[in-house]
Parts: sequence; structure tokens; C-alpha cells
Amino acid sequence: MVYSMPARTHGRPRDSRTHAAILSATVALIVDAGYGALTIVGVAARAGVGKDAIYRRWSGKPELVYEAVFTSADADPIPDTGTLIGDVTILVERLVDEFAAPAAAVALPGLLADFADQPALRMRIREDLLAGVKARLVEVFDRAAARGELVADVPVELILDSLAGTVLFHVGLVGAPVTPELPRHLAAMVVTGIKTR
Amino acid sequence: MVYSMPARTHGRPRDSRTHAAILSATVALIVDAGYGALTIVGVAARAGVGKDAIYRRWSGKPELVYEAVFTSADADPIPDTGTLIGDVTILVERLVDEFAAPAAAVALPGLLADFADQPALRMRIREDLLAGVKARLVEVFDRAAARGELVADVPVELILDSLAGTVLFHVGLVGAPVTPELPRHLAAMVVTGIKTR
DNA sequence: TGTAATCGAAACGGAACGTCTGGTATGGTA
DNA sequence: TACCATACCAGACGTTCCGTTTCGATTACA
Repeated sequence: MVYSMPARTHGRPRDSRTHAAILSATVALIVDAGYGALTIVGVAARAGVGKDAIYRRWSGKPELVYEAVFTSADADPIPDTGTLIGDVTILVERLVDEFAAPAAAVALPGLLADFADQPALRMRIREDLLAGVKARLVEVFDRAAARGELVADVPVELILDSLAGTVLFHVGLVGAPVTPELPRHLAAMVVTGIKTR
Repeated sequence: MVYSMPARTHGRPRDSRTHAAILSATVALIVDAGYGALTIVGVAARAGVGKDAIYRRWSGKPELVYEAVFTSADADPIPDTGTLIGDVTILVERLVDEFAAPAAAVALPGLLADFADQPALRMRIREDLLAGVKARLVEVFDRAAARGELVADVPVELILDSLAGTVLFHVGLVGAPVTPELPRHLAAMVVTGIKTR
């Protein structure tokens, strides 16, 4: 809902079915046509809606796509495996699932390109994308500290960028299939890198 | 030269000054207008050249931009600092300089988006981008092994993706200013992560 | 009951695409 | 030296999508 334009208070209310149809059509087109091939006209046609109804809600294609794709605010906590490496491994696996999801993987590069000249929006993407991850990462570190497995002064931001950056580099840039071992190896490298500082 | 279309053998040869003018105008426009705002017509006008001369050499905007921006094949070796961490730190600093260069930073997201549906080209970007880095990384590890500082079985690809991914995540997505400490911290984390496996 | 914002549909001018046709210039080949 | 294939610039072309605007009809809140 972040990028939607506000509705007026008087007059005929917006039809929620129209809203849903637009978002649904956007996701569908993203997945089987790609970000570049997606057009506002195409979304309108697929949703059985006038262009007007779209421009009334979103200021453009990037804003529409962002809301359509990155709305799932899943905050499932990381289960306690008993070890820091185990917890981080699961966290990385979640990260892979998230970035490798069809809609997200296809949309992200295009969004970054379209928001290239808007640092504020890029920053917002990063926040929205990593807010949940960061919260869970902090919790995982707290558990490790409680176990005495970890000294204080954990560089959370660096670790966040390392984990997310590495995974994103695979999925977004290389597009290579993520091997099942990657999360474990990556987690092991980062965790041992932190613990023996 | 990778994405250029081949020249014919007979007839008038292509003018190398035209070629240079096109590439130069492309870089200039990328830097002060952005990837999205760059158009073939604009490049032609700025270069004092006909559209025809551009389409004769490149099949489209992405190919042109790629060649214009990622042609510098600098392979300066990493100086031997005497420690693995020192060497990797310098390597990361080079990486930051490369990705934070105005033209590269502005062009990369757009290129990835335009090549989204062409895995082969995306892979090629990764190779071209990291080929030099990989070679230098391997050399740095060899030196460390000769010093007895490192055991065998170094996961080079994982390290490459971690270093490049983290840096790219800062510059490309976050767009945050890279602090001078980042290369040292990142190098320290990764290196200790490897050494104590 | 009236008012204001919604709805789908369609037309609008603008911008950029990639192709193509002129007319001219240039250099290797015969 | 004459030829000819190609490169050069300029501009016109049809297409696509953009984002805005108009239209008449619809819908709820005041």
C-alpha cells in the first residue's frame, strides 16, 4: 500500500475488486512476460479495466510493480536449531526462496533500473526487502549470545549486506541455479568469520 | 568488442573516429542522464552521427552501453602486502572503485534488466566483470598458500560471489556511500571465515 | 436529492523505436 | 583507372507505448 496514491473521501468509492484485478494481472504479466515487456495498457487489458483506473492509483509502472510483487510481509521466525550456523543457514535458505521466487527475481532488476535516479526509493526497497531479514538476524544473534557462542559487537549491517548481496548476486545477476549447499557454505563462512574476530 | 556486429570485408571501411565518437557520447550520456534516459537518437545527436551508423555496429541500446562501459580490461596485479587479509582488502578496494565508477554504477542495473530474459548474456556479463577479479584472487590465494597461511580447498566461486555481491549490493541497490572501512571489514570476515574451516 | 469521485472506453500529442530510402563519400578489387 | 560494395548523414516512415484528457454512465456519501 506504500506507493498507492490516496483516494478521495467524497464521491464514489474505489472498487476493491478493480484494485485486486489490477494487482493480480500485474503479477501474472510479470511472471510470464517479464518486467520489460509489461505495459500499463497490457495490465489494463488483462485486468478488464481502463488505464484510468490504474493511473488513478499508481503514478507509474515501477510503483505498480513494486506494490504487486513485494507486498508479502512474511515474518516467520527462524526456528532455534541450537547453533548459530544452523540458524543462519535457515535464514539464508529463506533469503534464497524469497529472491528466487519468480515474480521477485524477474521484477527486481527492472525496478532497480527504473529507480536508479531516486535514491530515496532505492533505499526504501532495501528497507522493505531486508526489514524482516534484519529482525530475524538480530534475534538469531541474541540467541547465540545467550548461549555464550558469540562475543558482542556484531556488525549486523555488514552481515546483512553480505548475505543478501551474495544471494542476490546469484539469483539476480548470474541467474545460476542455487545449489542446496550454498546456504550452508555461505553461513559457515560468515559465521566463523564473525566468531573469530 | 564482444557485442559489435561484424564489418563487411569489401566496400568502404568503417570510420574508426565514428566508432570512437559513438562510444564516447554513450559514456557521456550515461553519466549525466542515466541509463533510462539514454536513447539511440540522443547518442547519435551527441556524437554528430546518423542513427544508421549506430545500428550498423550494435543491435540495440543494451549492447552499445555494455561495450561502452565495460571495456576497460585493467589487469593490474594485486601488490604483495605480506598477509592474505591485506591482499584481499586491496582487492575489495579495487572492486569498489570499479563498481562505484559513475558510468558502471549507473549502467549496471539497466543492463541487467534489459538482459533479464537472456541468461547467456547475463552470464557473459558476470564473466567479463569478474574474470580479472578471479584471476587476481587466485593469485592472492596462491601466495597465501606458499606462505603456509592457508590450507587447500578454497571455495573460489563462493568467495567471488560474496565479495562482488556485497560490494554490488552497496553500490547498485543501496547506493550508499562506501565507507573506507568496508573493504577491510569485509576482507577480514571472509578471510577468517576461510582460514578456520 | 444532489454532488463528487468512480468506472470503462477511446482519442490525443509526444517520444522513441528500428527500418528504409535517398544522395554522397571512400577504399579495395579487377 | 574504372568499378562496386559498403559506409556515411539526413530524414521519412509506421509502430508502440506513454501519460493526459475527454466522454457518458455509475455509485455511494452527505
